[in-house]
Amino acid sequence: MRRGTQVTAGEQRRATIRDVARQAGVSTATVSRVLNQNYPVAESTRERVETAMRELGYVVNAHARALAGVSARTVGIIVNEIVDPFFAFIARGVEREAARTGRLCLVCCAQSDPRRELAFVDLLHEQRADAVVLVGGSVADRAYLGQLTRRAADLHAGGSSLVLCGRPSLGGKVPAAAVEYDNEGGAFAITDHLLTQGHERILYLGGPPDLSTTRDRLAGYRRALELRGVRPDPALVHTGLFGKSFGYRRMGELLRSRLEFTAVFAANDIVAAGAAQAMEEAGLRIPDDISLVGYDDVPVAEEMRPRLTTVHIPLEEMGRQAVRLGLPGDDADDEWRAPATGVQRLGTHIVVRDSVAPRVRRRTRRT
Amino acid sequence: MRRGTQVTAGEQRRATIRDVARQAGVSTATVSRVLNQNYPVAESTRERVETAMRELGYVVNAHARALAGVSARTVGIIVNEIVDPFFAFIARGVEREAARTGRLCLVCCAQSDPRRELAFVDLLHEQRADAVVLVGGSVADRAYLGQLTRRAADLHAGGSSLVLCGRPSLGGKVPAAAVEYDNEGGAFAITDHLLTQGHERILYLGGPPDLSTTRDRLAGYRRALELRGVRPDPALVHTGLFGKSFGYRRMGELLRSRLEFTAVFAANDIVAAGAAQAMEEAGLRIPDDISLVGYDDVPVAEEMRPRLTTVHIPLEEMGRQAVRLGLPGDDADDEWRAPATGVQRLGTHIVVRDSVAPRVRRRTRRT
DNA sequence: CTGAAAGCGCTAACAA
DNA sequence: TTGTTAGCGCTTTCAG
Repeated sequence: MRRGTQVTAGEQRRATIRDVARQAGVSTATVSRVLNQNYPVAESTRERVETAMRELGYVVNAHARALAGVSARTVGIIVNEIVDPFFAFIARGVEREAARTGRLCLVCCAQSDPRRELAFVDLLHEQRADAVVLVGGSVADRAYLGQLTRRAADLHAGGSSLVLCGRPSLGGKVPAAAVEYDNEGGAFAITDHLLTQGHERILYLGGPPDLSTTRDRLAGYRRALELRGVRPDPALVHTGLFGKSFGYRRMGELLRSRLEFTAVFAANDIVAAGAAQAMEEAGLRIPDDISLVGYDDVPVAEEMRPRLTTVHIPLEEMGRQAVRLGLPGDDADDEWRAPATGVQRLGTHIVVRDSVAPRVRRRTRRT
Repeated sequence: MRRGTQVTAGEQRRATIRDVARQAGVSTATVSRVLNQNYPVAESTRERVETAMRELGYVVNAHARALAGVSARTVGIIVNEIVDPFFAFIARGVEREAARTGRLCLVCCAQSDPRRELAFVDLLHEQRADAVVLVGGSVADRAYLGQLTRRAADLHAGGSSLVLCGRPSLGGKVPAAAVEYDNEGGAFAITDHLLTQGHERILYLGGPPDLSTTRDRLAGYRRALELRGVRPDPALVHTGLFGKSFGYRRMGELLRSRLEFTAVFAANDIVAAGAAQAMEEAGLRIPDDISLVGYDDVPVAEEMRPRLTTVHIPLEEMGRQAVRLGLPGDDADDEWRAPATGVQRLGTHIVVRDSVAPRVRRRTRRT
């Protein structure tokens, strides 16, 4: 602080509640009351105060307010990457629901780095966010999960809460809510869709192998295969990354290899877009030569030609639910503490478009 | 506050700096010093303090810190819609640059409502954000601009700053920085590209007519036309909205009308995607029957078939620059006040892909 | 290298 | 209906 230091010309100081009080000839308590509209204030007084505020260009200090005991009225959200539509749509749900309850949204991009993720949780805790929503699949690393569990407890102990969104709950003992979607079921359904069309050699492409998202999708894929009596071939599983360039590169390599398959289940729509490009460049037609499906149902699925058959996830709704779970009932009694540990599960469903055709023959290899 | 109220079981209280101080047997000043690492502290003392912090699960309170005089270390950003890639990429730049300087990002979605926009500026001012970045085109409404100007001054007076990103500066006297891009130039270039291919009847489609973004793009469009001696035909200008459904609907109507044109300049890539769908459904081939260009160069341009020729904007870089302009030099002398009024202008360039072909004949109308 | 103490701007009990 | 006042948790002089 520069208190007591001599001040050079042009030094600015924001008007405080005291300046307003003095100017209006009232006490700070009264100013506070007109600010919060939570206690009766005489009409004439209110007007004088409002005039004073306007004249002084007074803007209430949210930090002082938060410190004085009311909540900060913010919610935090941690995503991997804000330009990725999967996260963007969830973020939109979070932002909308936050705004609806008069809250601001602190957005952090962890760029798929678990350490950064944890660091952001801490930062949001420092900010005393009413809730922190952690979005996207998680790795099953013990140490990481332990760290996260500790933070969930800390947050909870402080009257805030951690909400997992699109990843498995931390278990019943951990005070963290979770919004899940039927990831395995969606993967099952779309794999079955492929099987129904006669495809048996289905390549699974993309997604970090250690991510819960990938594990669940693979589980659904395998269950569908087994249910139809098709033995899963490990050689057909090519996990790696999410992202267009991964899909493009790996698909290209695979097309140049001797691996045989008639359909591709891309880990998400973006990977599918990359794969489609590789197929196109290899002179393969979708779905005539090869069928392709994705996951997430983000806008690109509609733009691709052929339009992509994929699995729809209620992304925005997940974001909304996440903040609902994370926030103590606003209207309810103040003393009420949210369940903290509730788990919401939303459904998924496949969206059939134009990228799948019945298998007519083995894929013809080109070299 | 519930101070002095009798407390029921399970009441939680977060550890404060005083708890830590007591536990470590030091003063709060010392704890603060190990927290901020800005003053020498004996190794042994530091260790005791750190142990205490860990044992108590201490998490510093950002509000108290902000109130005590240090900056809140946040930057605010106001976009129309976070799932729109135009905004998402700018937001990413803002977030990255903010994170780089150890700041958190408060994201607000104004949903194209100027009133909401102003309200968010106020909210961010209350939060004492180090800078508030206002993204996207603006309407030329006097009252609105006046409001904004007042807020720019207020923000500036309080040591923060308003940065306009992707919209025209408020003028030299207003203390607000701006990051612009060569919007008119990009529109000029791509229109000229079309003209060069022999197109003269070029439909301009989409974008709110009163938005600066639209005005600039139209200006470039008209300038290109005039330079080539083609008289602009007002009947060819069909502004409206950004958004796929607008592009789809209006394009459909126009194709069913008697309006003649051989090329379409969509106000942005999303509108282009909608228009393309309408053309496709009308049995028109791009670019053989009709040429199409967009603006922004967001990922969908690469996904469309044919891939869309469009204008590239350095979106992420704009976001980065915006926070650089808005933040006082971090390393520089503390007393330094940023120019506040600087205007950055970034270049744009066209990206030629596959959606434009030379005009070979008048468009054949189908009914 | 460390401690005491004065705020930062606001809210809310309590008293009037 | 209004004023007085005691903090909220932290940083930073100033004095050892």
